Amino acid sequence: MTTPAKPRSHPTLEGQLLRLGARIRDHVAATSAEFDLTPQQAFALRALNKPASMQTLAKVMRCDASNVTGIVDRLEERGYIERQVDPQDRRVRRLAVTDTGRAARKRLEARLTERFPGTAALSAMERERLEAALTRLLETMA
Amino acid sequence: MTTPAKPRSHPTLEGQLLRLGARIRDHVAATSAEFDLTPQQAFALRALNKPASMQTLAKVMRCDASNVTGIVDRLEERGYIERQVDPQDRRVRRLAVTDTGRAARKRLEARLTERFPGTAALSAMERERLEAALTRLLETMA
DNA sequence: CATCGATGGTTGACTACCTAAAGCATACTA
DNA sequence: TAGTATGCTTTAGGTAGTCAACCATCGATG
Repeated sequence: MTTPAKPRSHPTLEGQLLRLGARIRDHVAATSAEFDLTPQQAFALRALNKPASMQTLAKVMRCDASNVTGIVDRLEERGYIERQVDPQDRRVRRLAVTDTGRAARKRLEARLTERFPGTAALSAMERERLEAALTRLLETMA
Repeated sequence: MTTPAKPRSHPTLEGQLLRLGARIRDHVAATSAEFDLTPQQAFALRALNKPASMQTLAKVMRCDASNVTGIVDRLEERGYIERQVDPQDRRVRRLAVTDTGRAARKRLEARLTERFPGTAALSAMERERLEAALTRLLETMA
């Protein structure tokens, strides 16, 4: 075949961000797989840092509530989280991470940050600058 | 319900990058949807900037070749790309973007960059700094 | 040139996820 | 008490992910 066709790394800022996004996606997928989790399951487990309802979790995950049902089902089957009925409003399921879930969550979090590709190779100065720039960007993205 | 539980935006650099990744994912998904494309289809269309074989495309998309078959099928059904047999090696399918595909690809690319969330609000200086920092990061991630 | 191993691509089976629509239970309000 | 809204689940239909098996073609070797 001819030459490989990369997703066209434009020299533009946005092009870089899109490439970065793909890399991050890969990192998250690979790390989740280490824990036998899908990226969505990992995301949900991370998001349940504090207990939340299905609705809330759906909002955080930016997907439909009906979708969350299945993801939560699988996490529950593995014993990572529990569905509890909210006494205040019995329609609501309060999602709480179990002890095993908490342990997995912690290791997952560590893996995600410690093994993040590239960042370890940065100098203190470079990290600082990147962090500042990202803080600003995330601000404007809000 | 109690307070929403965000994916815990650690103040760490890696935490920021993970949050950014989620935002980028959303942007890509939303933009692809505007074109009635799934994110993967959009990714493939963008990647076919230059013609490529199934194998090559699979590598770029970091997924199995069997997976690419379906994605290419759907893009072909829409008339965005074409499968051509490579005369040098008749096992190989050369994937080429059609004229309509090229047009869609161009508009997609424009949408992805022009409407990238947040970047428009940055000052020239901020853009420059972010770009420099990202260039460095992408380098180390290689 | 006949065969054989390697390579490119597709297919099939299975799972996860995503949406939209319908359904069920519970809450709130008139 | 009736009526409406809300939280969650279910169903149906489609896309995408893996893995294993398969077919066609290539390239090398006897």
